[in-house]
Amino acid sequence: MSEEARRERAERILDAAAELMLRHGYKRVTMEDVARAAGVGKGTVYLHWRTKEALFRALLLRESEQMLSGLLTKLRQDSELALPWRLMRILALEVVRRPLLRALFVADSDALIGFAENEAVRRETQLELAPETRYLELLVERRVLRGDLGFEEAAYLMSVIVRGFFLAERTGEEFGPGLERRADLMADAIRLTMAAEKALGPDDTEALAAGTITVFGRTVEAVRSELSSAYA
Amino acid sequence: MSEEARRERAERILDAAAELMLRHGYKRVTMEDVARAAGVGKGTVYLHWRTKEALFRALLLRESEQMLSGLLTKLRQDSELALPWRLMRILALEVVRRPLLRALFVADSDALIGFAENEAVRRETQLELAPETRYLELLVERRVLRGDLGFEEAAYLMSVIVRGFFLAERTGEEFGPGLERRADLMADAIRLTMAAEKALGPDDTEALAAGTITVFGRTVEAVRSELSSAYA
DNA sequence: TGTTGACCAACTTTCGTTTTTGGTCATAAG
DNA sequence: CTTATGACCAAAAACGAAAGTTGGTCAACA
Repeated sequence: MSEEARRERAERILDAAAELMLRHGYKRVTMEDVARAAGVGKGTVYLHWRTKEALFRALLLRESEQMLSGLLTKLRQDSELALPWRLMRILALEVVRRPLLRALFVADSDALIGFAENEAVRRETQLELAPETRYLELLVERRVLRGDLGFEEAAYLMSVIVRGFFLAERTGEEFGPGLERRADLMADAIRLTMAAEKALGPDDTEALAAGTITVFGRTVEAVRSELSSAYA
Repeated sequence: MSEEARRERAERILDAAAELMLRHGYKRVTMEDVARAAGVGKGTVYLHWRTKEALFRALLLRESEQMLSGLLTKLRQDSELALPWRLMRILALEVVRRPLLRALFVADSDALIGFAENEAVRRETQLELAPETRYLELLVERRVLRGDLGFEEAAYLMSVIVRGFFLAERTGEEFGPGLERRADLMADAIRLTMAAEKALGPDDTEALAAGTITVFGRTVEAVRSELSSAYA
C-alpha cells in the first residue's frame, strides 16, 4: 500500500474517532466502533496505533497540530502577535473553539472521561510539550516583561491568569461578557500585570517574533513527528 | 440546661467534628464518631443539627465567621485594606491558612469528599453568601476601578484572577515563589488590571472602608445568625 | 425536661458472576 | 509474498445479590 493511501486511511480513522469521541466520550467508544465507522477491520486500526490510548492521543495531537500551525501562520504575518497578551488571547480563543482541545483544557466535558483523567496523559498532551517554558524565557530575555519579575514569578502570574480564564470557561456562558470580550479582558490582564513599562521597538518585536516562531515551530515539529509514526 | 451550657456543648461537638474531618474526611466520619469524640450521645448531636450535612456546614460557617471577624477587625484598623488588591490578598492568605476553608476553596483536599462535591452546598457555603456582588458594586460606585470596566466585566476579571490563584494553590508548593509572594503577585495582578488611574483620596478611602465594613458586616451577621440556631 | 442508645430503612460495600472490550494472530484475500 | 481481517482470549468492566454501615428517630430512662 502506498504511503499516501496509508496516510489517508489513518486520517479517516482519526476522523471517525473524533466524531465518536465528541458524541459519546472516550470511555463509551470501542475500538470496534471506530473501525466500523472508518470502514476498516479492527486489526487495521492496530496497524496504525498500538493501543486505544495512542489512537486518541494522536487525535488530540492532530488537533493541536492544526491549531499551532494556524497560530504560526498568523504569527508570521504579524509579528506583534508574539507579544504574550496577543498570543495568549488568540491561543485561548483557538483552544476554546475546538471542542476536543476545549475539553482537554477546560476539563469539563464528558468527552475525555477515562482518558484525560489520567494526569500523565493530560500533562503530556497539553501543549506543555515544551513551548511554555521556552517562550517565557524568551519574554524575560527580550525584556518584554516588567523588569522586577523573575522567570518563576512571570511563570506563576501567567499560569494564574491563563488558567483562571480556562477555569472560568468551565461554567460556560453564565458570565456577562461574551467569549471575545472575555478573551480581551484576559489579554488586558496579562498586559497590564506583566508588560514592561515601555513598549518594544520594531526591531525587538521582530526578534521576539522570530524567537517565538522558533519555539512554537519546534513544538509543532515534535507533534508532527509523533503523528507521522501512525502514517508510515 | 442553660443557654451557655448548650452553646458550649455545640462548640465541643463542632471541635470534635473539625478534628475528625481533617483527619479522616467527611465521608469516613460517622455521626457516632462525632458524638463519641464529643462525649455525648448520638441523639444529642441531633438536638443541635437536623442532619449530618447541617453539622458540617455549621463547621465551615464557624470557620468563615472567625475569618471574617478577623478581617473586619483589621479593616477597622486600616481603611486601606478595603482596596480590592489589599482585601483579596489578606482574604486569600487567611483562607489558605485555615485547613477547612482551604479545602473548600481549593477543592483539593480529601477532607470534603462527599460533602463539597455537592455543588449546592459549596456555592452556598463559600462566602458567596452575599458579599462578593455587593462589594464589587461598591468598588464600581466609588470609582475605585478603571472607568471602562462595567460591573460584569469587573466581576469577571476578579473571578479570573482570584480563582486562578486558588487553582494554582491546588498544586501546592511546586511553584517557585513562596505563599506570601504568590499572594503579593495576585494582589498586584488585581491592582494593575483593575485599579483606576488615580488613587483614592483619604476621604474616599474612608467611605469605601465604611461601605466594605457594612457589606462584610452583614455577611458575618448572617453567618452568625445561622450558627446561633444550633446553640439556642 | 433533657439525654440516650437500640432500632430501622436506606444507602454503600463486597464479592462472585456475566458481559464487554482491548489487543493478538492464524487465516484469507490480493 | 504482503496486507487486511475478524474470531478469539485474557483482562477488565458491568451487574446484582447479599452483607454490612450509617443517618436519623423515638421509646425508655434519668
